[in-house]
Amino acid sequence: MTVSVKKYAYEYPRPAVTVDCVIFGFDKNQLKVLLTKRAIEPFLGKWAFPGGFIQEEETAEDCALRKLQEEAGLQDIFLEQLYTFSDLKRDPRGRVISIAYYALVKPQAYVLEAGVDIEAVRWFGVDENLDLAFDHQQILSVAIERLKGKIRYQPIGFELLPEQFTLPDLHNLYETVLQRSIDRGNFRKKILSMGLLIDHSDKQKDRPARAAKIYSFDKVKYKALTESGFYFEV
Amino acid sequence: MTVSVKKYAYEYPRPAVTVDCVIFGFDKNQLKVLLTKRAIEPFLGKWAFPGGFIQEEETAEDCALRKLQEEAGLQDIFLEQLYTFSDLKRDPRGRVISIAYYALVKPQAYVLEAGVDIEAVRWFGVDENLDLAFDHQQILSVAIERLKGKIRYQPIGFELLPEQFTLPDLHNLYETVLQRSIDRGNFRKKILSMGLLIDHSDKQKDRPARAAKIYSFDKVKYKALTESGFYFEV
DNA sequence: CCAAAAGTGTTACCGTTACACCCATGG
DNA sequence: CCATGGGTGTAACGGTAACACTTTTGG
Repeated sequence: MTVSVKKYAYEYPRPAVTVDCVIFGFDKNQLKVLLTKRAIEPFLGKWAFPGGFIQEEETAEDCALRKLQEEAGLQDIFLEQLYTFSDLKRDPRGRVISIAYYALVKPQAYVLEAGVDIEAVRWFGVDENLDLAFDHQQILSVAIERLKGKIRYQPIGFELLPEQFTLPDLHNLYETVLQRSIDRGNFRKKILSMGLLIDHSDKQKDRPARAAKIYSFDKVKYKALTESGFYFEV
Repeated sequence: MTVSVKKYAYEYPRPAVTVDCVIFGFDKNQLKVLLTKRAIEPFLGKWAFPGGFIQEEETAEDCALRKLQEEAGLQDIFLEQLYTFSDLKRDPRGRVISIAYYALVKPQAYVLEAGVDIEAVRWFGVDENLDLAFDHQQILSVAIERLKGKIRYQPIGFELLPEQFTLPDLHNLYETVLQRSIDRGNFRKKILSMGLLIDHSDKQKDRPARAAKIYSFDKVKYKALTESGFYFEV
């Protein structure tokens, strides 16, 4: 096979390039990660992140979006590039570079469908003893660190909760992700003082009188505040 | 040419993969970036970051280190992965993915040597009107944002100053990178209160009586503090 | 001699911390 | 009826911001 180029020839060895997606979810006070069971070699039968080879006419991000759709039936979710892994031995098939992304999904988006080359799709707690394919354990570690670092300075935690949530929900999420206890009262004050939550408790006519108030995150206001120098911090 | 694989065949189109290095320096109260003048097509004669195609037997980081050495004569400097760029039209030769790194160099390391395929190497102020090859202007923007974000939470500013420096030097650096004025007194207090600077003013026997005190950054102490939960912030 | 630079001191203010406390409910 | 969980209040503390001020030097 000869490489088809337009104007300038270059004959360098070309590594294969894949995209892998670390998909986080939050359920029952646990941080979860979505894994697919491989139906092909290598690592047949092992669990791995959704991902695959990048096509000629798509960007890495497009590829990630396509894989999310194809292998897990997910769309319209938070997605961000994580890191590019290029260790020589990370894939037994030879030289394969992986551009890793991480995604955050809300519980209602949990419509799981096993796709092509996939035997099954399942959520796992990140603390479970996972035995992942390739170097995916290392990728997972990097992704968790990124999430821990970013959740304090950007309102990405809301991407892991339903559209409407309670303050105890949010508090729980932060304690779980950051792996430390956070004072309830202070957390509440800090979050509310930002004025970024919309109160929906008036619509809860039939709610049991002692239930927690329901809020949603005000993306529009957040964008406006950001543009005028505000910056989120928990 | 047939692709040589070990055990499993996969015949996906393979993009070419390059590594590009955004190299920052600091001189005369200006943030600088190191560029090389291209001696080959495409973009012959234009300025671009040091970089090139990744080899079969090297990781992306190895490639970046090699390019720093080959094209700019630099070694033993701060280096970190920045982002991977994969826009379809970013290279006129066809599908080329670039794994970008950014590096920080101290002034004394400014030993510039033009390497292979390079016509010249020069420092430019990041505020100059640069007309860069490929999508390097976009890469530069991402790199500057990363630097601005990271310098406040990790002691990477010291990587841009000589081993020994004064507090006004450091203050200047922060004001320049962050593009805003910072109160002298408060900055000084905050930095000194961390206890991470080693005072070398006793060795300045012949210094003019009114010169600024000379310090160096205590990497050992920083590492120890970090491991016990401390975290740097300016 | 005066402007500029290095370094120090002072104060008001504000956000965080670490609590204690209230209230309503449901088992 | 009381343990539980949602929600509120408060006082001490510590760091930050915004200054003023001193000293020394170099032009």
